[in-house]
Amino acid sequence: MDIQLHFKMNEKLFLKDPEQSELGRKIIQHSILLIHQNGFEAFTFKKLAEHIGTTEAGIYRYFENKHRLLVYIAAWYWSWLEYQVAFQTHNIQDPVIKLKKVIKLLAFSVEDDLSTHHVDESLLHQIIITEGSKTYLTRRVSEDNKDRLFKPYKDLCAMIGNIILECRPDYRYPKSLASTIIEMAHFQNFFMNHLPSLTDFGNDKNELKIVAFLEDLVFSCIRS
Amino acid sequence: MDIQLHFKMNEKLFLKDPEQSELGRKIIQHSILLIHQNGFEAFTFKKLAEHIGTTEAGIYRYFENKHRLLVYIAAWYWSWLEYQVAFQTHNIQDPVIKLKKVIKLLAFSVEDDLSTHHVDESLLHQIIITEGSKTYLTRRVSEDNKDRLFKPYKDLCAMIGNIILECRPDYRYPKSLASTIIEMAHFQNFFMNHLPSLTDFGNDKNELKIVAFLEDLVFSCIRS
DNA sequence: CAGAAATCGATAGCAATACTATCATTGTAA
DNA sequence: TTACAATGATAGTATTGCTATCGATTTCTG
Repeated sequence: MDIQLHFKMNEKLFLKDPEQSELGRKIIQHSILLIHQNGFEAFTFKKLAEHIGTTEAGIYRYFENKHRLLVYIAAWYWSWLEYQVAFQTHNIQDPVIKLKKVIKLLAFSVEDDLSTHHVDESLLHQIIITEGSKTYLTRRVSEDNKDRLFKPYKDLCAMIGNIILECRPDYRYPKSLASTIIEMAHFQNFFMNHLPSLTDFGNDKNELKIVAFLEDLVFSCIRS
Repeated sequence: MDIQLHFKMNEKLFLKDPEQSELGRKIIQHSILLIHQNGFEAFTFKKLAEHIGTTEAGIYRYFENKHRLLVYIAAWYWSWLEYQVAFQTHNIQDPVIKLKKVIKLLAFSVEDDLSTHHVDESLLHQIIITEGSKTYLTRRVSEDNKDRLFKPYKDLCAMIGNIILECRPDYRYPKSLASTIIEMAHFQNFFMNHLPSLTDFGNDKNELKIVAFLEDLVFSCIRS
């Protein structure tokens, strides 16, 4: 089977759809490499252009600015993750098992998914850990939100919230608990690797421990 | 009583101690105003200088760059908050009551504390909600961490972790739970106001609800 | 009180960043 | 074959981030 995954992205995210051309796909691919390598702060369209062998102006034909590009790849990631969750929890009846599966998908550095050509999901996962919240922690959140740029993130959160409700229909904070485990899957990972004293996993730096923590957290809330 | 609070800040945070001069204090004061007004992205030393009637070079005598200035005011905030926690939980025996107090201190927009002259804690609280995580979500975390720039944050986290352990000595994730409630006190607030569908408080936008959520979360974990 | 040092204001300048505009070229579809 | 979309090439501008220098003034010190 050689299936290509494709997510139809919100058109406000780009000026010209990067999935529709070779250059566009290269932009995405090398953005991920460069942002992963040097961080979003140091990332510029000029460096990206040189890296791909095109020009700065060429990149600007696809994306308004580097922030939009970050929002684009984040949105792509959340879409991909929602798909993973839907796929991996399909046909599972027990919502508790579903929720455990979700936590693992959130917390583990994924292996590169072959069905998506030019995107390295494992690098993307690490980018989202470090840069993900910068997509919405801006003065323009509300505007961007009106343009539905964060829809994939919100959809994933809603999906997880619903699984929580399946586990316990009268739980009062399904959405907040969902956004908490999404964010904490990433933050605890970041802390573990860079500010270990903020976690209890500093010694072994093992993602399994994060999963254990999140499971304990979620099921304590649900069962209390 | 007219007591002035003063926190001795890590010397790596600045080039010249801003607490020691009129200009320095103005820099802090107006940084807070400007970052609150336009966000950290749009904040520049040039604008700050114009705003307080000095020159760009004048600001650079105090702070290496705007990121360091942000780390400075964040460190100041965490020191102030740790002091608040210590003060407000002093003489309380019951760790459960202590922990509830902590959650309120984390989640509520504080009133301006008169004992600190040039710092408006309420603005600062809102800045930390939006910009706080940008202090460490950089390529330089580890370096900055070595310079102990995040010590106040880590101290607060350790303090809260210890209260959690007082509540339940065998709880396995005191530090991770502590960092979770710190971060979530802020993120849920941000989500509530800007991406409400990620929370369960979108309708009333009431900070009390965040407190209720966090209390439910923490004590579920501790008591399960 | 004199001299030294610190502080600040003023100005200049530079390299990098963020972005826009124009025009020629090439490949492709009507 | 014409038309047009996509790219490459080049230029240019305003802003940002940062460093350097030079007096003038204030403050400290002996």
